[in-house]
Amino acid sequence: MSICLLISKNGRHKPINLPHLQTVVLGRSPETTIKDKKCSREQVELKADCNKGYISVKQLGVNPTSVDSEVVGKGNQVEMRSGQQLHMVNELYPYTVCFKEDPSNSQSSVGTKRPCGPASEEREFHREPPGHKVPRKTEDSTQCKHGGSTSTNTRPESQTTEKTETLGYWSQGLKASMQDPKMQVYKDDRVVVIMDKYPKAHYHWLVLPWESIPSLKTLHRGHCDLLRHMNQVADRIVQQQCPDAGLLHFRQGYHAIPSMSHVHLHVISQDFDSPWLKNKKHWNSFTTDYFIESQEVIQMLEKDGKVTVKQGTNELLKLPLCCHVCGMALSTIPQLKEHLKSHPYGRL
DNA sequence: GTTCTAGAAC
DNA sequence: GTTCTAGAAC
Repeated sequence: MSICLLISKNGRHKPINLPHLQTVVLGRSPETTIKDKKCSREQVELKADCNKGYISVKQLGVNPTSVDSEVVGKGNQVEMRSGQQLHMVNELYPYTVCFKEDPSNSQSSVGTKRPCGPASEEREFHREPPGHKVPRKTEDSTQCKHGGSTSTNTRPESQTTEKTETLGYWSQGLKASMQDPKMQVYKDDRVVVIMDKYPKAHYHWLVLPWESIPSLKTLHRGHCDLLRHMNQVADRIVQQQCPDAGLLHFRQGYHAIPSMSHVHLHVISQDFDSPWLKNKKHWNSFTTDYFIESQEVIQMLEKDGKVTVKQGTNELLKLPLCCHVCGMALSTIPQLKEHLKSHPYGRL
């Protein structure tokens, strides 16, 4: 049998044991060292299933508890797995969850089932490399050696590592691509530009910082300059690489909840003429508010010091298909593609 | 992120 | 019958 530990990411206190299938209520208390009045004394109800490798998280308090960036909502319950991040309240007091073999019970493995959830969970569980189960700062440098001359890991890499375990190894693909000279279109001391491997339009580049920034939520005010630089580089790439840059409309922005780890700025022409654009998720990720303009991200950082993704953003991916230029509704992807031929430059 | 495929929609 | 989508698996 495994045991489950809830680990304070900023080391506020020692890990809290969550016994198998036992309800544990946490909140403002000496146990968590949280004194913030916004945090209820009974903020969350947690129940670990050590066999299946997840914990149920129920928000009891009024103020938002979140798992990754998604707010749970009072009375609601979500599952949280190894690698995901729980914020006790108001995006504060981060925790991760860790399942590991009970050291006091090692002999019981004979005749005792391993974690036995669905196949994918089993794989994810076993993929977790030893030593990464409890994120530690000393392990930062073992991750992802960047090719740039200024590879400055200013944040613990644990978030990146955990994301791998949640989403699979494929989610780390950009880290390899950005290092691959064959993919690189441009690089300087701060950023690299690569072609999107599966472009969703005639022109589709990704601008990535050498600095390891796992996601939008890792960004802080100090990144504003870097993001402005990414924008300038993107502008330059468009001018250099696109002969009809004057006619063709481009947008630069970030996916609110990207699948791939490592912050990347999409630079994409608005023709959306591509065999790789295949489904509703592809379309809506570039044509709804799921796509956050780069300028908007920078403004958020300047104003609030962080990037906030609105609740329900994931639902935008399920919206009906709608032309990004004229707003016409189309019922299928093939019909949409046919319609797009009437807007070859992505503008009216 | 993509691929694969069952089954819904036509 | 074919086309298309959506969800699981990776």
